[in-house]
Amino acid sequence: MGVAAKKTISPEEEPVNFGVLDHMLGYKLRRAQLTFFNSFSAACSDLGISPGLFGVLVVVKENPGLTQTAVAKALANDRSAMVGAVDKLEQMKLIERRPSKKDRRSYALFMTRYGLEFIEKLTQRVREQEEQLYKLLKPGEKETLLSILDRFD
Amino acid sequence: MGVAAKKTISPEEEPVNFGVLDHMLGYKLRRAQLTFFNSFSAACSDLGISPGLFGVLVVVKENPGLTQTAVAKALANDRSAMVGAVDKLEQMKLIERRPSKKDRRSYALFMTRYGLEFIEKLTQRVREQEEQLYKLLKPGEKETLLSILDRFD
DNA sequence: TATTGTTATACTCTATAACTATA
DNA sequence: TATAGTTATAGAGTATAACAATA
Repeated sequence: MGVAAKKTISPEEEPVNFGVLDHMLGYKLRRAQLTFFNSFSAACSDLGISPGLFGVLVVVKENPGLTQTAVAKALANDRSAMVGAVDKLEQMKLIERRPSKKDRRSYALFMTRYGLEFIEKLTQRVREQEEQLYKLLKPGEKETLLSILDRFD
Repeated sequence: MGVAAKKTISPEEEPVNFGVLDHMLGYKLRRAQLTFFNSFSAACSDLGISPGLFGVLVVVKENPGLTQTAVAKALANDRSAMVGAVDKLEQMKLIERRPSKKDRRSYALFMTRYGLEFIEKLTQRVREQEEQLYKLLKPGEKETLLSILDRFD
């Protein structure tokens, strides 16, 4: 993944007028999210972990024994997308599929011991990466932002 | 595009613990942006306009005569992605490529007369769609959000 | 040499439909 | 009948590299 694009204006270029985009939350959210996505990738892509895979790891760690479909629902993904994600995390020896005892159609997902160590270090890296971006915020703004964004969920 | 997924918990399901995700701006931005994206699509996909194409239209309208590369840079897209976008908008008779007089390598982009009418109605629809989501905000929160998000750009 | 538009390519993400085995 | 996991598939979106024309 490349470096986050800035809309800084070189001295010789005309400034660009963004019109209604400057007042549209949808557009601004997309730009900000891109910055966070690029920052995450720069920090974690060498480990083979994308933002989406990180979400799966966290949910499985916090909720041992959840089914694939339950994880997908929690993360607003489709069931079908979970297959590849769980395959990959299982190949990386981070999580395990165990046959559910209650329902033979489904698997229960668990972290491996190695997975627990891995996510500990990974979370630390993710935290440090986000801290860099939080430097752009004043005290309390992060909490303000989180509480507002939660309402759009 | 489907309907935005909610993480509302049905009575019979165990609540899911999101761990560190609950305090990560990157994750919350992605979820919120998904909500806006789905809302935009529900309102505008019948017109063949995606959020990305809307951005191109607005920038061309506000900055007549810009080159493809300049529009791409403004929107943090790659030049190569602009080709298809401009092709599509030109086929829809919304914008025009005119040979640049200063530089024979590049095109200058302009709205057509029809394009100007079109984007007027389109913007109205986009605005109404976002207003629905703004109902979740208290007075002043939209401006707060915009000013904070701008810093991550 | 560098840049514009372009093409080809590829990779990720996402969404849908259909199949199987279970419930 | 409905649901879980799976597969196949297709459409966006995005990124890179290379080429011809032009600067």
